[in-house]
Amino acid sequence: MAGPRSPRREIDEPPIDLVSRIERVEARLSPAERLVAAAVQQDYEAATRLTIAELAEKAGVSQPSVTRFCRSVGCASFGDFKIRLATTLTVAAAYLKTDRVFADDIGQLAQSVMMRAANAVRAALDQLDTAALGKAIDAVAGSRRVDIYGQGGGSAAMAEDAKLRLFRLGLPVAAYVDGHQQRMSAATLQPGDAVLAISNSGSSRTVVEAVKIATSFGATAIVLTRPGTPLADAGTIVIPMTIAEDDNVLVPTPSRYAHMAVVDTLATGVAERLGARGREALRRVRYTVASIGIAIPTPSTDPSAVMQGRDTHE
Amino acid sequence: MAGPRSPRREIDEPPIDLVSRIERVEARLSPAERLVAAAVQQDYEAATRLTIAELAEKAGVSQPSVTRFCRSVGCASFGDFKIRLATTLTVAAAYLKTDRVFADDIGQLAQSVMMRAANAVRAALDQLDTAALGKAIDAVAGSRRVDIYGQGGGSAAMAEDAKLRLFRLGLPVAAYVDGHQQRMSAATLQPGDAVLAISNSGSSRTVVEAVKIATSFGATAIVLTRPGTPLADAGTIVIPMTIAEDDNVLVPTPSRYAHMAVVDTLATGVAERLGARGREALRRVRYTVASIGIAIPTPSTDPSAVMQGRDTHE
DNA sequence: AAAAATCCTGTAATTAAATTTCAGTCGTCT
DNA sequence: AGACGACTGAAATTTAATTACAGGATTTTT
Repeated sequence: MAGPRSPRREIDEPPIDLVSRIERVEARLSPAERLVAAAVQQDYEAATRLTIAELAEKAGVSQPSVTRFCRSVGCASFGDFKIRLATTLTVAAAYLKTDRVFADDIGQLAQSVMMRAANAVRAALDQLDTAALGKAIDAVAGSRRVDIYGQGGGSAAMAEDAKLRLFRLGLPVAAYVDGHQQRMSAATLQPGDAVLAISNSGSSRTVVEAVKIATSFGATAIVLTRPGTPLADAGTIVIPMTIAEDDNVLVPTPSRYAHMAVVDTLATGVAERLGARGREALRRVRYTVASIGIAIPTPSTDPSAVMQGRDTHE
Repeated sequence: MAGPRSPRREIDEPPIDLVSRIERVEARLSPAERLVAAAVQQDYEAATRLTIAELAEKAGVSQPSVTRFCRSVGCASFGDFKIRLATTLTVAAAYLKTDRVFADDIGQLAQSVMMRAANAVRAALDQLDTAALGKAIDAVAGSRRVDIYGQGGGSAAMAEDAKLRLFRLGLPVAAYVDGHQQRMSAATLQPGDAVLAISNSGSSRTVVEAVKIATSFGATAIVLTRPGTPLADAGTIVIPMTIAEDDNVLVPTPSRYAHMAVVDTLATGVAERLGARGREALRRVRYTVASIGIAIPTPSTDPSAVMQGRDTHE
């Protein structure tokens, strides 16, 4: 019961976070493999103790299908799958192991929301294309000017945050969350400039257009978005990131955490790439902030002491 | 080469921490088993990937001796041993917090950054004052108008994000990241209005002043900050949150993740409190966003279908 | 001091488990 | 309509792990 139209999935690299990996590739799995995924998801803990025959029976498929499933999620063998799953579960448990047991509704709510957030971060780490991120770091570190585009509920604030992160490194950076401004700014870019576009859906029309304009003027477009989307197609350097959204419209999207984590990594990478220059710029920013009246823990005439201050970041 | 005088070890209960268990029973092991223990201890990580034959060869003993070793340390089988060892190692790794930033490898860098992010979220959950958050939810849900204040690197973008979260629920909300605007807006507040102030340091002078102005006009001030700070003292409802900052100035502060998680919880709580009203407002926002041209998965004249769309959030 | 007892250890056999091979089937494209 | 391509499970094969068993060593007992 299948056809040849599906392009057949490629071999994935070993997963860091098996749980999020399973969720992410689920759509690409064959029917039998999806049954295995469902059986595993029903009780992850149990899956680490089952044999291949038991899991096959539970899923209602043949044993080879289980092996094939393991390969599809990036594991070398069934045994490898079990080890990785056990590791993932332990990590998840360690991160969200709160000693507290929440009796009240608020606590339950918080646990649910924050678990989603932590999962998004783990998912980001699992699927991070480090090669692409490396290129992005190089591009930003070597650019004359950086424009950041983001739009809508999920990405506008992340674009602003990204701006601040790079601004602190002394880079000439601007963030645009408005379509017109994005396009106008994009038209002024040149080769040697960089664009950072953030969008979970990858289908924000204005952002896609602005990116296309930017690349047409020779700028390097770094896009952080879902692969296979218009935005991903338009970018020069694509950092693919697939974060599942919740059907419940009342729940804030967890993709923001993933995007922020990637941007933080990018910013840290750029900071190290810039080396002394970035360090000096950051020192100056902190020193200036301190001098205009934000309280700092240890007022001092020695700028390096200001730099050491823990709370000067806001 | 053995004698009958050893009292013979009893069956141990399943170990929680295999590494310490091995050390503890080592003295009671037989010579061949001790060789296995040494081989395992030489590289725990590798032991989780080795087969019984490989481990036997590495230890210089027979395969049954490996099985016997596993039983001696409290595991049911070699497979059980491997799973437990992997689990133990992961727990150990999770508690070994990487303060060091690895410059050489992008993956290491990402892992470091994202671990910090996940830890911040966990820390937020650990110390969350659910009673205070509950009061904050009530205050926001019952307020006529909400002002959000945040300033500087850490909190400005979070304030913007918080604005979007509440805006989607149909609340009249505004965010101010500038000191003058904060004070000006605060002076127009009345009883029945609410303020949400976000600051990790709790010492941003303009935010503290604006909060004081707001409360003097009768508004309810919700502050998300470190306890014992000027801002915490100025607030009506204090949600205490202490997130340690990194000494390394090049690393973005993880407190943003914690604040965003708390705000998400707050927004979700408000959404539930508002019930149908919030739902309807959110539906309208989404519908409007869709109708002005953002691509949506399933274009439809039925508003509820739009609401179901997964990617309309940006 | 010699014999018995006990237990440790490895070889070999057995059993269990996982993977590969292969053929059938179904859907899609030409 | 025919052919190709992919998915699936049955069966075979290979690999891995456990059990059974016997040799050998050391200490205790006689």
